[in-house]
Amino acid sequence: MAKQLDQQQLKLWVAYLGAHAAVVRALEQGMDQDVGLPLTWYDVLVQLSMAPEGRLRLGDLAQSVILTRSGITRLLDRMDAAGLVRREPAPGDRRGYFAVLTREGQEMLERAAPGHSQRAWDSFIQHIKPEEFPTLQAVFDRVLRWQGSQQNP
Amino acid sequence: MAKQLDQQQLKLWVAYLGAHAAVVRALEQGMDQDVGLPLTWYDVLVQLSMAPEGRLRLGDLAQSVILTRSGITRLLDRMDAAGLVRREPAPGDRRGYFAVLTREGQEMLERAAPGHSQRAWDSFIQHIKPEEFPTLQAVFDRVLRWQGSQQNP
DNA sequence: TGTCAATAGTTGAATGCGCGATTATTGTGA
DNA sequence: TCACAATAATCGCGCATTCAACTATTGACA
Repeated sequence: MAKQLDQQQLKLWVAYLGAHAAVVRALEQGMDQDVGLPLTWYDVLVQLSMAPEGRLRLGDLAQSVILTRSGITRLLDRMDAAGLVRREPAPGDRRGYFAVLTREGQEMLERAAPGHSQRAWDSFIQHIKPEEFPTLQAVFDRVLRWQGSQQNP
Repeated sequence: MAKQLDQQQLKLWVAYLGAHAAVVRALEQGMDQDVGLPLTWYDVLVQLSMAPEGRLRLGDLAQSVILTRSGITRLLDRMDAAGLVRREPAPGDRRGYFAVLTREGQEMLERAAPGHSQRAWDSFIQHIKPEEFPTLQAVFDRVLRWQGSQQNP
């Protein structure tokens, strides 16, 4: 049960954390310099544009960008004030709202997306050889599946 | 030059970010429930214990835990108040300080480490097959090497 | 050796987030 | 159908972090 990490494992662990930190840092900086957008905002734009009917309940949106409900409330306040999203009352449930992209939000997304893809490529994807893709995908999938199964019972 | 991500790449990208978020969340929660320590504090303890002579200049420490100088200043204030670290004037440079573990800090580290290793194993390492290690290590190394080369002049 | 840019660390102001309590609404079991 | 638990979102508060400005000290060079 008690599992100590050996040298090889520890080394991989450190490289994994370091690589992620470096990648995210690069993405944040780039996004900011490119279109002056925080990465969190971009994530929201992406999630909304990918969602069925282009809208998400606030709670679902919070989950998909890894924020709490209170976090998403205030994030949307700011993005609303900036004109990128708006809240729509949810038909049939007067407690809740959908978040929806405004025209401006879509345009911002289109402006930001190419640079972001490019940076994702530069900072991470390009360093993976074609034959390495399946291995990585398999590992991350296993990690995610396990995490999902560990959730709240 | 302009590189759009294809389906396979995008899928891997999303899985990569998701897996990391899940892993870190698990580590944070576990550390908090286990010994009531924020992960940042644990990182500081580890870095100090691994450093040559068990001490680090504040600037170097900041770099190794990915914080700004001002961030490390206040973090050390808190950890000092909690009795886990202390500042020592740097001999030969009256501008600077070393951060050093106190006895209490070492004990806290020893108390926290086993659980942390266990959680790192549970949440990430155990999902990697022996034959997959070299691939992952190679990819992360390439990512890190490239990031390093992209640094400021 | 005197001046001035560079460096180490701290501080004030502002930002973004989480936690817990709160309000409004919906669902449920007796 | 009535009471009450569950759910959606917001709000007050506090914490941790960054940025920019500041102080103290060091190092470089004319």
